[in-house]
Amino acid sequence: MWRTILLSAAALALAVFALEWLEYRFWARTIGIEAFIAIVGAACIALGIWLGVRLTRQAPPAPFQRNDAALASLGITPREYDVLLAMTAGDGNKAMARTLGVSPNTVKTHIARLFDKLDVSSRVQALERARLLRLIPGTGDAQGDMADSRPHPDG
Amino acid sequence: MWRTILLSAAALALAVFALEWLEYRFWARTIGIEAFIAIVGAACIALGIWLGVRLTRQAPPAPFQRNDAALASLGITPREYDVLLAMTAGDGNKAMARTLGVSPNTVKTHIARLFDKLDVSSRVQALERARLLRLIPGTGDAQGDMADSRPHPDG
DNA sequence: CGCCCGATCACCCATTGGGGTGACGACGGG
DNA sequence: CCCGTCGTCACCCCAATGGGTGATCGGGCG
Repeated sequence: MWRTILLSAAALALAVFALEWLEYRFWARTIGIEAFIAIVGAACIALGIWLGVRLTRQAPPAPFQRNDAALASLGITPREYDVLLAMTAGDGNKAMARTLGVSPNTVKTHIARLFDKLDVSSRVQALERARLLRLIPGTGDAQGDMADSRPHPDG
Repeated sequence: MWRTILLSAAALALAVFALEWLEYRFWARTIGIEAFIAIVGAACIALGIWLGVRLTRQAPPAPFQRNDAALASLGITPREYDVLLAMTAGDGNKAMARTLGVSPNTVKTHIARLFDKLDVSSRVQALERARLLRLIPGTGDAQGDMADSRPHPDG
């Protein structure tokens, strides 16, 4: 960001020297000093727009940053957080246990603790609350032709 | 958007006339023509940056618009959609039945049909897919001090 | 009119999920 | 050293869920 600003300053200085190179006096006499300044102004405005666009398009695709404060505030342990992430896949306890390399009973225990700490009583509620607290990323970014990939053969 | 561009053109024209008003000749003789042009260029760059920033920040607050195409493509009926929305609350079938004013068995049937049409096998997966297809709004917009509202009295 | 479809409800059944309790090894701080 | 915490696992219990089948009723359409 600041790099871009410094770049703009450098570009401005360059433009001043470019004036000499362009022999502005010649152009000023040929097309008039006002027109010359107007052209310079237009060029600078274009440069500014480019800079402005460049400066503002950085944050939008925020890659999601976890709310560690809430995580600590709720006393959610790292392992419980792993289970929470695994829960987002919508799989059953058995599948989660396999992916985490533990017993289904352990997964159940972690989920029970999560429910207690998140103050909920179902997986859906837990995920909703976790998303609300920015513990896990929100879904639904990629889209497109998927809607047509299953033209509903049944009723 | 185009309004802004037209505004910029008007601003440029105004600037040209402003040159006269500023008696650029006086300033040009006082501080040198290069410096004067540089100042004008800087002002124009600032204007351009402002324009660029203004041009690029408009869309973000998209209030979510339902993907009726996908809805129809999957053959999801209005009632089934109601059930889908009720499912987002994370309540059980009994509670959903109460809010929808039908029998729990009916809710079960609708959910089974939804699972079939969405090609999933659990509530979490159904909601994830529904969000992916923009059938229901994504959660997690409002946030703030909620993270501190439960300073984890337990372990 | 007869048919199909959406909506509603009922029933059965096996699996899963939620809730509770107990236990054990490891690790770190008082 | 002892205690608390974390991670792991086991067991029980019961309600909820997922899956399947069948039935009724009303409305739209050929």
